[in-house]
Amino acid sequence: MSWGLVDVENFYVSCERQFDPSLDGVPVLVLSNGDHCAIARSAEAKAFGVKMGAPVFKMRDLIERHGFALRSSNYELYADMNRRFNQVLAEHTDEIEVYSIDESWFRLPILPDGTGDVAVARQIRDDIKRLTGLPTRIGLGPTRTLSKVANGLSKAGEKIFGGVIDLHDAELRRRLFMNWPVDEVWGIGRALAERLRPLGIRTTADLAAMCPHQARDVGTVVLERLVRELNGVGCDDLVIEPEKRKACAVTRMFGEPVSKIEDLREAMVRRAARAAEKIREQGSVAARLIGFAHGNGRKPNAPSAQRSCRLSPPTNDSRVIVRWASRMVDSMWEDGGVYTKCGVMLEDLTEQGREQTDLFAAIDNRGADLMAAMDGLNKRFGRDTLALGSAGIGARSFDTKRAMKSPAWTTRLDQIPIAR
DNA sequence: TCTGGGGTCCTAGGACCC
DNA sequence: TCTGGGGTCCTAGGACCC
Repeated sequence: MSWGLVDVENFYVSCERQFDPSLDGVPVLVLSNGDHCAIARSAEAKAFGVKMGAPVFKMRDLIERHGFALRSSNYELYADMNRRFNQVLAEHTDEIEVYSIDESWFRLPILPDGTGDVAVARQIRDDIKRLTGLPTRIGLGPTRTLSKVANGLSKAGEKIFGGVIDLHDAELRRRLFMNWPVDEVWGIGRALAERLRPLGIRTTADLAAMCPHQARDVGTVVLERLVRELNGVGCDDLVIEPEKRKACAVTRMFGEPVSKIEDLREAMVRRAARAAEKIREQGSVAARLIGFAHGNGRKPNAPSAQRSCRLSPPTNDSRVIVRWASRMVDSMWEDGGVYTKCGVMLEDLTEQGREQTDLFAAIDNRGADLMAAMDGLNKRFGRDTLALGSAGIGARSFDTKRAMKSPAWTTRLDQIPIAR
């Protein structure tokens, strides 16, 4: 079987454009939580040199002068569009691994001549465009890594290759890899690229030519596998049924900086409650809670603290988790500190019912019905219909700002677009 | 004035065991 | 003056990804 990777061009921007034609042809940015940074850019915006993660406040002039359109991120919409394009993909193959919000791996049979099925890949691309409106690119190859590289190359050579590249041919790989920078390869970040440079490894061809054992010395077993994969030796399998998450984080910047302990506590409690809710969704309990709060790290003397504790027996009860998170606030708080962000992480997740018990404390399931009732109400009537008292009520100044969010066009009856 | 959020995997080193 | 050998488990931190 051949590996394939399909990814959507500028996914968030493309989603926004499906329902708002005024965004066509103008530079568009989709912003991070709190509307601080650009996390997706249209081709027009990239042409102006806007980098991934660029802070909005540094681009005010540019945005104004060239009529940029800005949108807050709308994950409800993006998740639904993700579901839609995977549904189209599923009409062509059963072997699909949903890898991220904008890309999926899949497998297709190899043709008798040993190449990937470019014709089917083109058909997938056309169908996704026709049925969801989303523009995609596809890479094919004998290994996961090669299909990923193929995908990256097809982005760069869109005009030549028509959005699909097949890297089964070793000669084609040799030619393309000579001019493909090593840091473009999936798995080579800044640190590894830095370590490879003194060894004279600058292109993907150089990396592919590396001895796997040396690769392990320079990096870890991950780099060794990467080198093998570049040479067509598969070191990875398709994961159709994803495992449950092993950790769950809820961390956010504040809309307005916080300088009162009650506010920090309330923010912390909200995040802790949300994290507990998230792990209940996947039927897990957590054995470890981490909480942190800090100010602007770019300023001297900004407060910064982190605490962790074990939850024994493991739990997903909001009341327990919130109580610990609140206790952490007391021990972290610095008088006079200005805080800009806080969050919690639940780790060591295990399936509820299979958790390690505590010799001295019985597992108390009395809260389970209560939590289920709470989740049920919030699911039916909207988030925060029912919340813990310590989480406070209503919107607060420190809540994340999302001033430019588009409607949930595809998932809320009261927000569907009207055509005339 | 202002710089996101949420994951995974791997390794080294410490603590502990017999 | 001299102090083994071989394990496991846990944690923190680094690196990477989207």
